[in-house]
Amino acid sequence: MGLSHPHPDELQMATVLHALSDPQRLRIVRILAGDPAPRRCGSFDLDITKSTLTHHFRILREAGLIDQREEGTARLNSLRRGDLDRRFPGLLDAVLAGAPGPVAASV
Amino acid sequence: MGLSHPHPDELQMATVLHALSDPQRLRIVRILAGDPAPRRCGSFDLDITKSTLTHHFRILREAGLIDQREEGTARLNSLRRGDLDRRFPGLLDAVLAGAPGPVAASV
DNA sequence: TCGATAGTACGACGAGCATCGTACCACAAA
DNA sequence: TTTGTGGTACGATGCTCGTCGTACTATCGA
Repeated sequence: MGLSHPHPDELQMATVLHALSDPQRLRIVRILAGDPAPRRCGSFDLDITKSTLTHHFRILREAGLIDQREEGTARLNSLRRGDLDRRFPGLLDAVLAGAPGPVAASV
Repeated sequence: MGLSHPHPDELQMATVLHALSDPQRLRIVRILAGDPAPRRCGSFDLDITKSTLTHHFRILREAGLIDQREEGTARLNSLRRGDLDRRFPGLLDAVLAGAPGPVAASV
């Protein structure tokens, strides 16, 4: 069975914001936004174990932020940009534009 | 001593998103955004106790979302719209524009 | 068939959170 | 001075979260 993804109309602002409020997940979303090509879960360089990765990807998927498609033994992740932009216009852009750290990001 | 507020340059995206990811706090922010006049903590009609309210206001203040100014026995809250907009352009607008619930918000 | 690779499932642990109740403080009005 | 009001402080409780390790499944390639 295909992983359950929330319908675009069911996305909750609070849930989306919560999914984005973790630094690791924020990083994942940034990476996905930086390159439109779907990515394998393992292709994100995040100093955490595989099980923790799986956990974060599930949170992102269940919040409606990413789409996970099974492809052989891998799982391809992509941002649900269209759905997000339709439901919460400007939100993703604002989050992605936000400086990753303290204002020193301009270094 | 005056309540400690984070400097505009120190606002963290993840912290701000976390502060906004609670339904009660989201409601508080919406109310503050709907009326520019500073509001007393007690003037929000949120079915929670006083101590819980205090807790939420502290989270919002420490994340840099609101400004709390002491005025006699009361505490006046206002949105730090300018600081937020400068640091994370478009974020607040996108969050406030977001439907409060499932898409039925268009009722 | 054997081994490597990609990822999940489950259980555990420590930390933090949302909530409450009670006690308390500061100020204002009677 | 007494009473009421607006809010904090502190402790408790139950839940969720982020993280890990180990065990497992499924697929692909040699």
